[in-house]
Amino acid sequence: MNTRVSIQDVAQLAGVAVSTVSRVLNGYRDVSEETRAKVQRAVEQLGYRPNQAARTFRTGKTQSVSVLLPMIGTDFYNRLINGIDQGLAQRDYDAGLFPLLSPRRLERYRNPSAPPYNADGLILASLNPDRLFEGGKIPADLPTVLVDIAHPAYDSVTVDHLSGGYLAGKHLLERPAPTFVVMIEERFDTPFASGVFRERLRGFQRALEEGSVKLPRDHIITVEFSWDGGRLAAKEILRRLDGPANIFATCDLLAQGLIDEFAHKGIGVGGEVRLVGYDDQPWAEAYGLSTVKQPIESMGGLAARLLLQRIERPTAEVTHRVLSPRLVVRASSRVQGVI
Amino acid sequence: MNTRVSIQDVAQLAGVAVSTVSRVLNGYRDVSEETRAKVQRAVEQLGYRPNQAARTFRTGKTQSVSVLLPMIGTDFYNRLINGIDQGLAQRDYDAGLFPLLSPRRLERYRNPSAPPYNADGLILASLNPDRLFEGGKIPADLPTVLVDIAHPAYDSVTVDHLSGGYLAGKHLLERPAPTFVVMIEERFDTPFASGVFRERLRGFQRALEEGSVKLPRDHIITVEFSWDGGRLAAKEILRRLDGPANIFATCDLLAQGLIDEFAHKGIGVGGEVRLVGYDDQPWAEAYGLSTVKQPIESMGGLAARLLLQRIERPTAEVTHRVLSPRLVVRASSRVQGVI
DNA sequence: AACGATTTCGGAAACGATTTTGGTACGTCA
DNA sequence: TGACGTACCAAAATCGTTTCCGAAATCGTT
Repeated sequence: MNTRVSIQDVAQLAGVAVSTVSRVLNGYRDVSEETRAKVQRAVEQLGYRPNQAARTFRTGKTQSVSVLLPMIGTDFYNRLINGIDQGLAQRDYDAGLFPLLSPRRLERYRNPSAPPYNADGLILASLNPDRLFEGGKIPADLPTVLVDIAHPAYDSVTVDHLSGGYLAGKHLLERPAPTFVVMIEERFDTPFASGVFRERLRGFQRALEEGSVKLPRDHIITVEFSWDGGRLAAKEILRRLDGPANIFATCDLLAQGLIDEFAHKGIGVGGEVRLVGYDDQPWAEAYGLSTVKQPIESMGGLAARLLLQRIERPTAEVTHRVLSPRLVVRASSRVQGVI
Repeated sequence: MNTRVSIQDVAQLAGVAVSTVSRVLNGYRDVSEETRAKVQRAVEQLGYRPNQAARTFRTGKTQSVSVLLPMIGTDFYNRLINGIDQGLAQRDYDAGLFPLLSPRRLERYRNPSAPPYNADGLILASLNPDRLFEGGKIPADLPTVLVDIAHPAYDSVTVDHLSGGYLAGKHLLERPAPTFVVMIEERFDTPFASGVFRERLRGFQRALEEGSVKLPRDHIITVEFSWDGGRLAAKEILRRLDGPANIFATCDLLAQGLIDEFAHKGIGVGGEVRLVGYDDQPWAEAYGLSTVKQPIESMGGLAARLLLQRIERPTAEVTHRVLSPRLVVRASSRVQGVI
């Protein structure tokens, strides 16, 4: 049993005082290299590991933050978590992950004593506090940062989807053609309806308006968030026309479905049919998919740093950071004859 | 600030001793109804919430277990987690989720002081300790249960994939026809190569052997774990023959790709082509897909209960529980003329 | 009315770390 | 020489809770 050895034992073996061991453990100064080494040797010899519970009990700090998010496993959240991890690592903080995968979990997270709130801070990813909790009040009040969604009451880091959609619109406008947008059906009653897809559409529309191009209402095709949704959209578009087209898929997953279905019909995107996605998923480059790239890791990292700041100064003014996406032009939307 | 109010304050307001408050909080019986009510009123009035850190510091118990798993978001792990949650809820335990999504996280989890080991117990899902940790030794030694994988040194709950494959084989044998198996390519170097797919294949082969049916080596088609893998397999099979066929897809995801590709070629499964999947994913019923159903929730729940037992009696003998899958026959493999 | 048994409750120790306080020993510098 | 800074020690306070021990109150029985 490892947990039986305490700081006292280390002090005794090293022949120093408890306070000195504590100073060494926490990297304080006022300790000579010599005794530091002596203590460290004793630590290793005994296999001593500080009692985490005692530590957080005494200091009131857990050195961890909780991340509440709709799910894990998608490329977006993987990258976001990576960014958060990096942002926290600099100060030796850990991230606890709390995906809302079942109604039971959601219900438990409404309890102020639930595990997520047993941390120094909280990151809500893509989750709207107003929809998640009654009155928009987070059960336990602890430093909080929102990411991928904005709210006046909390710090937030988001991507400017308006400008993302705008970039896609401007780019597709380079060659006039019937234009389609493939949208995601966002259900309003779910806690994670952040509205990002509508933002992308709005930005796209703005670009078209500036070019005096009309986007008929029935050129906005709404489907499910899935590969199959993209496929269905492609079928729909093919039913409607058979010349050149410009297509904006509001996420890469849809774009993939579109590409696959087109390919199946013997139509390669990048010629007559130009396509722009959104996200820049890992496979996008291999597919030659033009897309709007979000700085997801940066978003996570920034959120983490913002949260650490707020933990230090809880009463500082609320800040909202908006990051800019970037258009990555690849084969799928290259205008003929232009490199 | 809520955290400032302690058990002392409650005791004072209620006019009792702290020990009495503690007894009320923990539901001990030697407290009169009267004082219990008095204390509870004080608790509510002050908005008191026990200091979790102090509690675990004193008791040495966190009332939580950690679940290490490859990922989250797939149907399998969602259901598994649900099962675990249910199994733990009975005794007011919580599950902390630790998906191995990045190499950085995996590396951190090799540290004995990492967050996952700050719990009363550990569940490893689909993860082989021998591959995950050097020497197969879990960094911190705490009560551990394996799920979806077996290991002589630890309690485990698994599904009998041999019998699952066998069931599929026996069923497909009912009508003789060229037979194919679509396999998953399991990479041996990854920590989560549990070998379940090879087990399923072996069971299937055993059934065929019993029926004296040969499964040529080149009728085992190995693809990636993806929808597209299933599609490719379907193409391969169609290239090879064009009469009746029996197909065993070692997971439903592959089966879905197969169904879609066949449908695309105008071939409905269930007639000439009979198909059995594995998993019974949510959409399987709507697709009419015959499949081998794993008792995933039961597996999670049993693992949780086993872990709670081991926490209570750490030195009890190691047990291995094997659950039986069940064949669900639907349209995709129904023999013509038979209901 | 006296007694032991039971119920109910209070007092205080204990958990393991951090941090503070007050002090010693030693070297350095003016 | 005296003042000062560095490196350490010993002891004690502290965090909030649980738990052991024993005392007081209540009860039932004789």
